[in-house]
Amino acid sequence: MTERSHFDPTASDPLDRGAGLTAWRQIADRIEADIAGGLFKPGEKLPGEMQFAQRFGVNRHTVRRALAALAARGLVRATQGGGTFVEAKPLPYAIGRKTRFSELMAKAGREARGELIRSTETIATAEIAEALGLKPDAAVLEMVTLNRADEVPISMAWTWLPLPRFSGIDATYRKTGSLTRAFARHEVSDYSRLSTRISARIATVEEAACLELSPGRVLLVIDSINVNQYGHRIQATRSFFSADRVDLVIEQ
Amino acid sequence: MTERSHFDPTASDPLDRGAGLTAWRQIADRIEADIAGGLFKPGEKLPGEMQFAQRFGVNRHTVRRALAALAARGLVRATQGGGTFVEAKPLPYAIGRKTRFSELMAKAGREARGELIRSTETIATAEIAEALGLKPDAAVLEMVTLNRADEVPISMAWTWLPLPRFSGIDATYRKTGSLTRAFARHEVSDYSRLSTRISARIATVEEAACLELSPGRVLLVIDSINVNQYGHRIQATRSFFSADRVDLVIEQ
DNA sequence: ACGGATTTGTTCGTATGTATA
DNA sequence: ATATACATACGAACAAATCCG
Repeated sequence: MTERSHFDPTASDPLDRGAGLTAWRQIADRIEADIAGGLFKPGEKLPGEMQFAQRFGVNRHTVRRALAALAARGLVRATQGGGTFVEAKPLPYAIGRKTRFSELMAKAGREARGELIRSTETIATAEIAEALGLKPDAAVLEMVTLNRADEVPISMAWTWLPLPRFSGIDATYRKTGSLTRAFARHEVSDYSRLSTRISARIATVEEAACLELSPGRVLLVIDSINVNQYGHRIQATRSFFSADRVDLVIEQ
Repeated sequence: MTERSHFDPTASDPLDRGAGLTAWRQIADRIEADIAGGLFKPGEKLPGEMQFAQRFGVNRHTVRRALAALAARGLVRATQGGGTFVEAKPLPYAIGRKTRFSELMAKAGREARGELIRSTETIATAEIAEALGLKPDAAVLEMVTLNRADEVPISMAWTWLPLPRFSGIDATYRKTGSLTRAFARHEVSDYSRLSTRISARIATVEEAACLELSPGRVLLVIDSINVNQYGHRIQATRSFFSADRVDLVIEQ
């Protein structure tokens, strides 16, 4: 264990040199253990690289290698000039028949806001048409949105809605910042999840930029189809969540 | 499009040199289009690197760069001495109250088999104890297993079971290759999912080796708690699926 | 609002051990 | 055995962003 008296972050804590493990790997493991053990708490600033270097008796580069490994796993996040911080625990995101982003965030004590990035009227692809139960080449409205909780980007979503049924809903969404409220103005009093499919992959540079992620991070991809109160398919969505910021909780 | 008569994989198919895109990027895009268009089917062996080089009029290294990009996205898989193969489409894996790995695979026309890699009697961590509703430091059996469908590794799982209730179930699992059958011999006639949590991250080298993945691929991580026919918690599990090989389908 | 101190990011160079061809 | 490549580790200096009095 890495027990130190009164938090001195520079107290000597030498590595096991000559063992099978490289120095940077041992350092990463020890810092991870300190985080897991609660010595460094989520949101907290870690000691500086020089302090770690002093503690473990290594060069600053070796500490940087270790911190880079932890950052690659989403455990910490470094900002130039600011410091290195322990990342917050992932937010539990419930996937149920009737989960609403805004309600979930409200329950977690966070403020939700949806931003319309782009909307275009287009022709449905074969996949989209099938998902919405439309004829091939039917007209659909494609909306790209970004959802934030307390200004932190949580998810990005591509949403397809049949036209002309939902013509103009993009303007309503832009005003209200919520799909639930936008639906309400288009005679959809209630809607629920018909199907859900989850996969995961590495974020592209564009996606990472949009979600304010460091490049190379993992995305959870959720494809879902929603139906209205009469069981008619009204919406197909593909959402992207940062796996570092969200855990999906299945309610069934 | 990349239309060629009668499959000649070396027929000249020059690139758009001098355009904004690099050569390897154009090659990657074309091979991807060929896969998407069905010219190269899942499981099929791609033409050799030299054949691609001849087709596009580039050096073999340029083709390798393109194939490496596709491999990094999980579209193809290169094996030394063997060739490069198109990866299979992800298998839909249903997450429901009572999903059984063996049944799912049988439904998909594949043969399932579970292999016990390691089992140890140990003390529950705080998390495991809470998940199983046990006192801290209670004794548990930890089993590490690998599930295959038609010999392809699909998932790896860490399973914790309370002791002494399930003492010896590891031996039964090793014999039967199925947790359902092993439970049956320990007076668990039925069990179902109490909670499910999904996250995703990059596979470690050990995990990648175990699942026969190329390093750096994405894992879906599923934490779940199972209860028996009386609602008692009998099992906590953390499963790892290759996101390239599996899509999770939520049944609710 | 300013400026210096702090902290991470980047790029040189050097040396060493290890695995590979 | 020799050569090559690669990862690891240390050192120094500077750039860039941030913090704080």
